[in-house]
Amino acid sequence: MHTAKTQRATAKPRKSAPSPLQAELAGRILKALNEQGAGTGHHLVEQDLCRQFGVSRTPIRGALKLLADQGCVESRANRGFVLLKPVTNVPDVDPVDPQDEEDKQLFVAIARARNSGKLPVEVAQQELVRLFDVKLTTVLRVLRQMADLGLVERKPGNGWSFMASIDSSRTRSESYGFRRAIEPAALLQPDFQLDREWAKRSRELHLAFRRKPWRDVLAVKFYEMNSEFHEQLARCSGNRYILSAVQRQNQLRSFMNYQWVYGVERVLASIDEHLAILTALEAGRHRDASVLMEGHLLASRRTNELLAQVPE
Amino acid sequence: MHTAKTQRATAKPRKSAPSPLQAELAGRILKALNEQGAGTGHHLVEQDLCRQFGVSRTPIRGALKLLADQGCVESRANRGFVLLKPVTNVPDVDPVDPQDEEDKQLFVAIARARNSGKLPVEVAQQELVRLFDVKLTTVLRVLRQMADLGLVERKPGNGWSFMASIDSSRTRSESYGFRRAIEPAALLQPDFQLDREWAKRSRELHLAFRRKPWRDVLAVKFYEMNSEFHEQLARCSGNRYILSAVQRQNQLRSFMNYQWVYGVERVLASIDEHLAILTALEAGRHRDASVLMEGHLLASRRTNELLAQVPE
DNA sequence: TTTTGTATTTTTATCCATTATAATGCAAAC
DNA sequence: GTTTGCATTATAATGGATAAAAATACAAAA
Repeated sequence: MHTAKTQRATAKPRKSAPSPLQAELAGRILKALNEQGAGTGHHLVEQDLCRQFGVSRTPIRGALKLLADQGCVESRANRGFVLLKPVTNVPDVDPVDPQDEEDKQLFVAIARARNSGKLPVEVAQQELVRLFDVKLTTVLRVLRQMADLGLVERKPGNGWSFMASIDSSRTRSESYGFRRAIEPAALLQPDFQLDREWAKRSRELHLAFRRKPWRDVLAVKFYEMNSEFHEQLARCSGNRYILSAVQRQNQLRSFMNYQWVYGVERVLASIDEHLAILTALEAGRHRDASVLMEGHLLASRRTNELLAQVPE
Repeated sequence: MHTAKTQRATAKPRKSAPSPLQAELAGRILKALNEQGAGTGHHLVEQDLCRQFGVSRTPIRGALKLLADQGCVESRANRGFVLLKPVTNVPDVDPVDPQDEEDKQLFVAIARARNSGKLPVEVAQQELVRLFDVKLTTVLRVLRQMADLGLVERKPGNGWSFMASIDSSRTRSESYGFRRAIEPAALLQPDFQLDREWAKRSRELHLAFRRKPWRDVLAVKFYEMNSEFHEQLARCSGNRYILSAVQRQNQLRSFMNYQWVYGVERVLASIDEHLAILTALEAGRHRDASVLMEGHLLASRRTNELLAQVPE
């Protein structure tokens, strides 16, 4: 794999690597510049960016320096940074926190090992450090996440024990049962407030997706659009507990996505169901939307169960 | 405060203080002895206790030594421990983990300080260490809990920021909105399985409670019975996500209980509602039980809102 | 006066050594 | 053979030093 690209300008080697926060900010700055349509020569005032992102000047300067290294902006002595050329294509894959990546890998590795029987039901955290050759803190973070998702439990004394079969149809069915209780209710919360801007964008995104010829590589994109859809609706509910419950479920699905694959037909049907829900909400028919949501979840569950019976 | 009692037998000072796990085990052993009606001279076999509680012999021995110090059991050379007299009154307040206690105190202290405006919306964890004179790890644990309950959020960069008003009617109303979605659904889960033994005990406990003349000191007891009731029903649902959501809500209420106080009438009504739910479930009328649960939550919410309008 | 560049302080993350605790192995007592 | 007592080993929690990063202060440039 040729990853030489990551360090674009070998001429200007950075003394200190940017922190994850700085990398994230660089991405967000680009996105903001793109959205506001900033042109060549646009002056990036540090203080403004600080306010915008709620951080101090230090990480902002780090982000700007990073963008300078990438050739997006230019530093002028005592006059700060200016935009070299309008931002056209915001990098689609926002820079992921390397730590998140490591966590996810370990999570999946542990889940796999457990499902295939390579790991016993009970295991010491120390054992995981040895088996997967990672730092203890990483193991602890991941175990906490798994515990949070109901996949594993701390034993009294030492060690952790896995719940009966991490990736069982049981886990899936409980997940659906839970979502079926929550997500239709989200749309009926008294403080529910549809973000109409978002709804419009989401509708377009769904339509665009529907037009594309289906390719397997789109699966990940579809998964992301799907999660985002459900999460945003939960956010509109104005109920933080509903939101965090939905986020948790999304996280569970994300960690297990190597198993949650759908067929084309279901994807298209899913898109239509999403669109119908949006339409109902835009018309203020929350009760209808809620019923549609329940139907949508039931349909998804059914497909998932069918697929689970014929594992690849 | 005379806390001399804590070390009953000054004649036999323990070399090493028992660990939290050992203290907990001591309590559970007593409870088990009580339930199985073990008589004087009952031989406590270490290996059996290990299996029963899922730990190794070391903490079990620590627990037994602790019980020996308290005069409950006696150690006989090379023959282990025997029960001195049948366990009659299991200490009602099971030994609480001192760490939990510390966490709870800090939690409440922070919530109070924030509600009274003594703490700003944004604060560094280090600042909390100074203000409340506790260890950093404690602060981090508590902040994690608060974040889990949607009361606080980590800022990008440094510091944490409180959500708008920790103990607002808003938090309460979101909590009820969430429970209303989940708890009635719990009773309709396909794998719902009523624990009939528990149901019987719970009914008796409720009835006993109903007969007692109301005193304010019973408030805590009522709160505990109430949480236990809702949590156990969630457990019977067979859905781990419902269970953990209900547990989370109970935790939120527990941390805020200095505000969630009820009047006598509501307590009695609540008991009756609980009993009606039990009756429906025992008769297999889950649909009815679910409707009753929804009514119960609505009634509780209403009372709570009324009380909130007239803060003491 | 606003903004940048730089230095300084404060906060947060990470690592490593130490200690506390739990798990295990084995011989002796029953 | 089963159970205990004790010693040993393994695991997990704790605390303190260090490094990384962010927040802040202030002088100089625009």
